[in-house]
Amino acid sequence: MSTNLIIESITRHIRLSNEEKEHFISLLQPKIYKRKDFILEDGQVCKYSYFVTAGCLRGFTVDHNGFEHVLNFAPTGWWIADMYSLLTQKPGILNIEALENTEVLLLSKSRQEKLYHDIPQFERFFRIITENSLVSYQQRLIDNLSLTAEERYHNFCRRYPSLINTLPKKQIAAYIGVTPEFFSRMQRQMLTKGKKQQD
Amino acid sequence: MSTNLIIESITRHIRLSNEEKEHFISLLQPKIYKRKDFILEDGQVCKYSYFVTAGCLRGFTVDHNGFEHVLNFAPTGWWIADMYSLLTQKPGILNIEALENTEVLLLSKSRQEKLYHDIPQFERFFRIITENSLVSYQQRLIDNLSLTAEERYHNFCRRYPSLINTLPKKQIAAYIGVTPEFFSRMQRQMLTKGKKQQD
DNA sequence: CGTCTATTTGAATGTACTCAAAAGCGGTGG
DNA sequence: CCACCGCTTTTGAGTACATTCAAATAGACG
Repeated sequence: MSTNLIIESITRHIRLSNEEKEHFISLLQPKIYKRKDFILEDGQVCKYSYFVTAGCLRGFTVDHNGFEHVLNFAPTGWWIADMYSLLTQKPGILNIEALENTEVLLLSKSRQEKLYHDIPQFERFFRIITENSLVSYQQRLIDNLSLTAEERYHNFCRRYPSLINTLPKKQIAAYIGVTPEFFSRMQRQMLTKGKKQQD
Repeated sequence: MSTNLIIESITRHIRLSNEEKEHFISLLQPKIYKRKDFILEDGQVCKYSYFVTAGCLRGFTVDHNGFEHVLNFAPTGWWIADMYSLLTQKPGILNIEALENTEVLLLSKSRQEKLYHDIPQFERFFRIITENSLVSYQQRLIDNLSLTAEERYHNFCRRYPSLINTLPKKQIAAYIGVTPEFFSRMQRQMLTKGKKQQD
């Protein structure tokens, strides 16, 4: 069953009866995207929270020079959405794209709200994961203000260990905030610096 | 009564009876800090959420070169805490300092949890403000990856209009992520560019 | 195989930084 | 009230990290 993962990740934070689990599952819609499919585009209103059960998505923006900046990756077991758009129901600035063939579970905003009403424990669950998410964006912001590109790369590796060798380097560069050219030179330097670990 | 502001800011999001309001108020401890006092220091465990009723605080980190980076300001009507430390109850990396004489209301972690239990509406309230906070840190991260220092300064002005003329420029520089020297040159340039607004 | 994209390399450039020093500003005590 | 002190802000000159643009190479996919 493809819903094991999501249930497991929820019950790490809150306790649910079997009926509650089933009710929750009944609100989800499974969906499959192919590599390079767009789950959400810049300017659209985000109507779902997405939970990745297999594959990988990325959330990114495009700046006024046409450069992409990666806000987050969502490998298996992660949630993703354009939070701004989802909360306000206004057009967002985030693009969400499949980096490979990816299976997701969709939870619509209206069903999520219904869920808060039906099973108040979910209010707590989403509060907790939002809190954790907040902390990591705060930390990433501090890192972008304090650390060198190389140190930010190491943080990327700690955060997304499964992606280090699967992701195009261009995407990693767009996440840590450097150009692909600079990222390439940086990696060469890291090798010659005696640190022969490829993370 | 110094609690009008906090009640008003809460009831913008959730509905409370008078008894609930009073119960909530009873959990708060007022406290006064003087300019330059530290509310929280790097390495301590954060035990409270702080709501500013007058004055202004700032949350900042110090990097391994001794440079300060401002995560957030908390003028009147804003909450502040070291979320990482508050959630995990481990030593944090944030310093919180009073930029002027400041009055705050303290809500201890244990009382906050009790509050979730006593008045589940507060679970919702803190979920909502955490969501909003998340969105703005995401946006700020994107801005740091996409925008010039000048554009980031304009965003600072939109976010903290009340602080533009009261805050030492050094603090603004540490928020937008440039050196005080560069910020000074930047402002001179902005004037000569014909944009004579001082925001 | 050929095409398209990703990655690497090179050379020149620029934005923001470092270090040093001067100028401004505010508060405190004599 | 003025003088001094400490801190902030500005200015100058040299520097470095990361970028831009261009081109070559390598990989992936149909």
